[in-house]
Amino acid sequence: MMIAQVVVDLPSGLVNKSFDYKVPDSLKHSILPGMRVVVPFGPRKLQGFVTQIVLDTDVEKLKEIQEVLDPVPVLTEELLLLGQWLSDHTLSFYITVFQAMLPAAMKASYSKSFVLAKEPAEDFPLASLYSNRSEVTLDEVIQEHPQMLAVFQQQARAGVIDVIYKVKDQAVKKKKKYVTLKADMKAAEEFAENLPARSKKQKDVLMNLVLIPFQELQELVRNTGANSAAVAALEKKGLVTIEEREVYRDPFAGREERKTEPLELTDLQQQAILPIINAMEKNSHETVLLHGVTGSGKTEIYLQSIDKALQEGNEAIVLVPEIALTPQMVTRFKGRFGSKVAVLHSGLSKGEKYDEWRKILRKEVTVVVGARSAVFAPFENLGLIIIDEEHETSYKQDDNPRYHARDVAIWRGQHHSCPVILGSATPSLESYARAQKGVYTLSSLTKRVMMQELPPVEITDMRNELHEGNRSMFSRRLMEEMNSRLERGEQIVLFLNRRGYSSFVLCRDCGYAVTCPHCDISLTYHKKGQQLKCHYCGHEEYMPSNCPSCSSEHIRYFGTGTQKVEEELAKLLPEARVIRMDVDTTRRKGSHEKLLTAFGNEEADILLGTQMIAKGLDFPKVTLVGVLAADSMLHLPDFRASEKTFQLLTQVSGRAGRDVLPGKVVIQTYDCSHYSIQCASEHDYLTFYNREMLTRRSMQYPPYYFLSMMTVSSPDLLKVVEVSEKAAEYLQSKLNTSSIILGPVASPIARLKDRYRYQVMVKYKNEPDLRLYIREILNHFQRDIAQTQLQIAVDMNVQNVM
DNA sequence: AGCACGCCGACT
DNA sequence: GTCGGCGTGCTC
Repeated sequence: MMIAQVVVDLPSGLVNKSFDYKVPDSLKHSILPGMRVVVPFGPRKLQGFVTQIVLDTDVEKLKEIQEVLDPVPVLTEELLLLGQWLSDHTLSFYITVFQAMLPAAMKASYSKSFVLAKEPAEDFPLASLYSNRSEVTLDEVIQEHPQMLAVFQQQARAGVIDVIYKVKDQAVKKKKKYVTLKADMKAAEEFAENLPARSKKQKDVLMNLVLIPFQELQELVRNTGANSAAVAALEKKGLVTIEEREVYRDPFAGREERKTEPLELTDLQQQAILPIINAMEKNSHETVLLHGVTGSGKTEIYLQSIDKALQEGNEAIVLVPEIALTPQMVTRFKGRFGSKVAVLHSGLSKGEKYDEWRKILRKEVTVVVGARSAVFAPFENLGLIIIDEEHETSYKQDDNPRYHARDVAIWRGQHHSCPVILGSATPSLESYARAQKGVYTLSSLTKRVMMQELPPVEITDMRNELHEGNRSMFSRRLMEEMNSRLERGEQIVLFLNRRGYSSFVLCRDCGYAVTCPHCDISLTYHKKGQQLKCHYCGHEEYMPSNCPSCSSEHIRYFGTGTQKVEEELAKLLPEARVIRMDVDTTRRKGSHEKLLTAFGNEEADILLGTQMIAKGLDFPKVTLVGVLAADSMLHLPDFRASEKTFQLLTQVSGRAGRDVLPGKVVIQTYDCSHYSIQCASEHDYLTFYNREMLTRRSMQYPPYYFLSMMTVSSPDLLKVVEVSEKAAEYLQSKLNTSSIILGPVASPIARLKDRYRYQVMVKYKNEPDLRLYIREILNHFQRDIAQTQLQIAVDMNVQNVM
């Protein structure tokens, strides 16, 4: 007998295994591991993934696979294997991992409805609802007749109506209709002549088809001014055929990429690319850390490495941080590899992502450029994986499965015996340490390609400015520099790590700070609409005119956000044209691109923005970069704060003087002696690395120790405390004495979306069974997790301690 | 996640 | 004596 092992679509510890189903004869020849299926599960139907086909089972009462959803496996054998590893590694459910590997469109949606089971009796209480149909959906009942729900359930129990469950595949292929002229030209013309005068439209359509015998229906209708009924009439008469064809949604429609040729590599680049080429030629896995200063030509190395992989008949994946996945970036890859490139990023609609992904599955492309999840691209002959800006925290997913794209990339690199390139101007300490230990191969690019110098960086001490009576948010140096750029018609990038108008609202009389009612976080004032917003849960309220605590009128906002800077700029430099870029101005699809294009066309003098302008921007006229508050993230309760500050300052600085005009950077700070800021100003990665490694060692943090974290959360504070304490105690009893257990303590954000949060951190060097112990804890609290609002989030490799 | 099964309290 | 509350356990 043919048995399919299926992982069903329920993210629960209780069903985190495969279930056996009989494969009916009708599906015997089409079913394969890695396909999605619909299976009966209890009284319901669920989507599932076939993980294996076997011939035998111990299970007695087998049900049958109901339907196979895919013509070919959507998870390759490799991805099934990777899924197994990843779920063990991250302690996530198999189903969660599989779903993370596929475009969201392939996730099923479920519905339930009530159908008449037999001719209802005269006093059937739902007669009015079933008057002209035999099916009522549960959704409709809940939304329009909630009080009737009990009646439906009662009638179902009585057997008058049946409950049916449906699984809907959201992966819908877009189709378009095409019209072909069937008759030969002469016959068509003749026929057109003989049509009665009132069939003028049909005649027009025919004549048009004589000119262009194969057309998209929509276009034909547009060309002739006819409607589709006229075309349908011709089809009926046998003169034309109308057929539906599957088409890809094209997010880049109408965009022409100019073909670019490989550039001559500099000597430095030649050397840097060597280990990559060597690994490819030897057909062996190697992780190469490409450490190249900003503007050193890493991208050209990527392009030529990809080219090499393609020449050998292999495929390549390029990962780029979400915010750097700009049209500029995409153009560079499409320019070199044309239609062989698929692009996967969050700006695409579900359908567009699905289509891009299918191009990969069907082997219509050989290069994928995308954000984190593109690391799962279903290629089968991978020759190269590139992770650009490898230090970026966005490569770590911060909900389940909590995987790091770097780990997945290296797993796949080993599986395919191909190199993985980690590229960065500011490698993560983890990666650089591994390179130093010889686990990765280090490849360095120490000079910019055009031999421009890295821009000089000036640090201005904002405490001094204050002492000397400058109360504005711009130091005098920065003002001078800005003025000189404006005079010369050059451009300026201003960076501020905070959106909104100001960071918190405080009562001067009683010290009350307005916080979010759902999170332990102060609200940010947004001038537009006079609103206070929570940047964590989205809560909004109006700015109070009196202190909610003491009714004083002296309630004011403090701190600085992008909106406020924009307003200051308008006052101080009224002639300057400013573009502001933050989540608030780029929320609409395509607005990101529009603003950047405008800046590139020199429609503005100053680009003011948050994180999102820190990377990848390459505008030749930008000669000044100002960082308004360099230490704003330095004092966050995060052991990576120094590293993040250094990375950010270095990245931002790299935006200046990328072309012939020399650049300059001004960093404003209240803490100018801090090594992150000092080293960034001197473009000195290595000194920073050595200094920070000392701290990490003495504080017992990564890369010297592994760091795992368990976050317990629930609306019930007592439950949170109880569970986290028990978990910590259990770990304490099991782990080595050399391992360090911190907590339980309240999380840095102690309440988020009405849930209290406690965390237990484990720092360890060697705990081979840690996953086992944590799994036991999860099992132990499984009932609470399933039945109450309790959640236990486990992160086996924490990036973000917040 | 849902749903059925099963054992206790308040009703016709 | 029955309807229905939700604690418990299972789904191939």
